[in-house]
Amino acid sequence: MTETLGGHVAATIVDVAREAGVSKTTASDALRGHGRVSDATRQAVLVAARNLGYSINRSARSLRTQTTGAIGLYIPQVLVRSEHYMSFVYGVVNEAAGSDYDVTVIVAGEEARPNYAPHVDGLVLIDPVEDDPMVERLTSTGLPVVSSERFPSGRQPAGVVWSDHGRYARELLDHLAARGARRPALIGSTTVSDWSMRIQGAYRAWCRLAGVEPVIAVAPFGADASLIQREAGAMLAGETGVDALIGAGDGVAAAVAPTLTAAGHVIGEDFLLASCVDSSALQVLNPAVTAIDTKGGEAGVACARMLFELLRGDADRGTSLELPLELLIRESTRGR
Amino acid sequence: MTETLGGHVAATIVDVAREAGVSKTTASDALRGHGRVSDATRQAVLVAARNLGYSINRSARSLRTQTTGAIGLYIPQVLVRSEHYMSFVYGVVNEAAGSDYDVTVIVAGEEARPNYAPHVDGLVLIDPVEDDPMVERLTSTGLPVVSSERFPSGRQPAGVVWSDHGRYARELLDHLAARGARRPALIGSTTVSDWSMRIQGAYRAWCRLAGVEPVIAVAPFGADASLIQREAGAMLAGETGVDALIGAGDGVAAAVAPTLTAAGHVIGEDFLLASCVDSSALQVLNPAVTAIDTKGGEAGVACARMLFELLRGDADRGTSLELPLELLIRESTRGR
DNA sequence: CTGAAAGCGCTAACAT
DNA sequence: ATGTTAGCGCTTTCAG
Repeated sequence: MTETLGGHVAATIVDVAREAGVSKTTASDALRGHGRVSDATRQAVLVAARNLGYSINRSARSLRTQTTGAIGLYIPQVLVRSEHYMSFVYGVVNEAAGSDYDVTVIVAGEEARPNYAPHVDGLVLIDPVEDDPMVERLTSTGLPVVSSERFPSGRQPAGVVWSDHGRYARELLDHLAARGARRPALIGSTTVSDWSMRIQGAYRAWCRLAGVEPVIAVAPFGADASLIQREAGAMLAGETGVDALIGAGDGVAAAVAPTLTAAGHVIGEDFLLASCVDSSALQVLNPAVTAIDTKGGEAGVACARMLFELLRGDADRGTSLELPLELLIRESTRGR
Repeated sequence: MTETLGGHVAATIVDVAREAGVSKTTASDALRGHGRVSDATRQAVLVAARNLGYSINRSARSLRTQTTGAIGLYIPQVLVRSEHYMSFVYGVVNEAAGSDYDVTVIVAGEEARPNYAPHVDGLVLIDPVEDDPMVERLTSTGLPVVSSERFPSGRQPAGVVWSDHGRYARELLDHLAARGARRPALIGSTTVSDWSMRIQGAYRAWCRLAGVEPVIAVAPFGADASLIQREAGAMLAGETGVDALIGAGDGVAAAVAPTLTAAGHVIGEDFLLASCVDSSALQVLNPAVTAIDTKGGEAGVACARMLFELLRGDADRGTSLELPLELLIRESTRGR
């Protein structure tokens, strides 16, 4: 029995064993549901544990088994403003709770710690970015890694949950064309992630096929509205005939909408507007903005689940899973 | 030396001690900067550790010291969509990294786990809500708790970081009145948190002083836009003379703006609109919406810092800290 | 089916 | 200023 900060004492497995009249080995086996013990003794142990309010000392288990009971979730700082990622975090944490794992959040600043090694059994990386030193550090720990979206470098982590963003970008462009747009522009992300690269690639390819000159501006993911507005303004001033705009990041469409209106456009009629990432703000804009639902929560769940399969040995290294997305058509691309 | 998943071996403190030609106690003391050891030996140990790529086995330390090196951060699920909380998470994690602590995220679903006891040294609770069973569970662990915002029940956790939301709501109402509003309405939150209670309290008190009848509707924090629109519509249909609206939650203003415009109002002129929580969406709405900056990141930093002070014994139980906010005036309350 | 004993890596108490 | 020893609570041999 050990004193806790609460002043009461925490029962150890020895206490449970004594209460149940068995050895601590048997108590341990019973608690973990090993087949070794008879049903009768297992029940006795379980009852004893409940009576004593026993809960396992994870440090002791960790030391013995060389596991931690936690997974790490790396979130690049740039993502603070995106609902996609907040939902992703929830997905991961919920799924982990179901498997009795804790989730430790890792953010970029931690690279400052000299030789920081996260105290976890595996890692989930969100949207790994080329040349992120923290991604480098984390992948070189040797821990199994599952990433949401592929590595732009093409490197293969133990598991990948990815979506075909290029395909949905094409679908969105086709939709714009069907609604009358002749010359869609793109405001991409400066971030070199698989996501941003594929969207830009799909956009250029679509333009080539459609025989139109691509019009691209870029802004950092999560950039201030004022910066986005400046980039968009410069882009539109330098081109003629642009009649639709796709924003890659989820803040772009909201940021440029007032600029477009101020320029005399009627969004959804003479000018179409859409986003490659949905957010609740886009639903309530007037007009509501067409967007690709990137399913943050589902992606988080899928990543965590895959990591647990890898940890249990139920999945092989190199596994990958495609998560389908959905194009949500709203008024901003109604057309005339 | 222990095999890691990476295939290479991890050095233990014994390896470091052997390499440096000292006992493992001395190695341990040197590594932790205890005054026991001479400068010369400390250097030798540090060099040995670096050479071997030593990093401490936290499970072993945990077992020995009865500490975990992690703090828990409880996030009620209802908050997914709010930037305030995402920033808060960042604040906590960054501050924790600086003190070499990990952050374990706890979400509501975990109460399903039979007798879940988080494996942490202390807890940060975001906006504790009356009757949340998880808050109950967590506060009864006996671990030191710091909450962002006070408990609505009046209970005193070990530490509190709070803001005077009532005062800023009053300031906002005075501002609306100065800009010509005669009858401001409130769309509050159904959540029984200190934050929502104080805003509603301040609103009612202000109305009493101003001699106007309060007009209140409520919606759950983070509710769908459609629900908010319905509530707002019903409220405005049932009252006459309402010429301003304050939304408590950060999604309210964006949700009702189109409804108001559709009803023939010109926001910022004949009808003023404001929010008690800022978000980037409100900045880019047209017109931009006046809001109270709730300083999520700073609150997170302050909570984590206070928790570490409590853990070190540098602060007393019952400490509290007021975090000042800021009213950001934008075009939606320009007035005629 | 169950028990006894060893030991994971670390730090604290007690030596010197 | 440093070393020796014990032991945190658990799981895993190895013996019955």
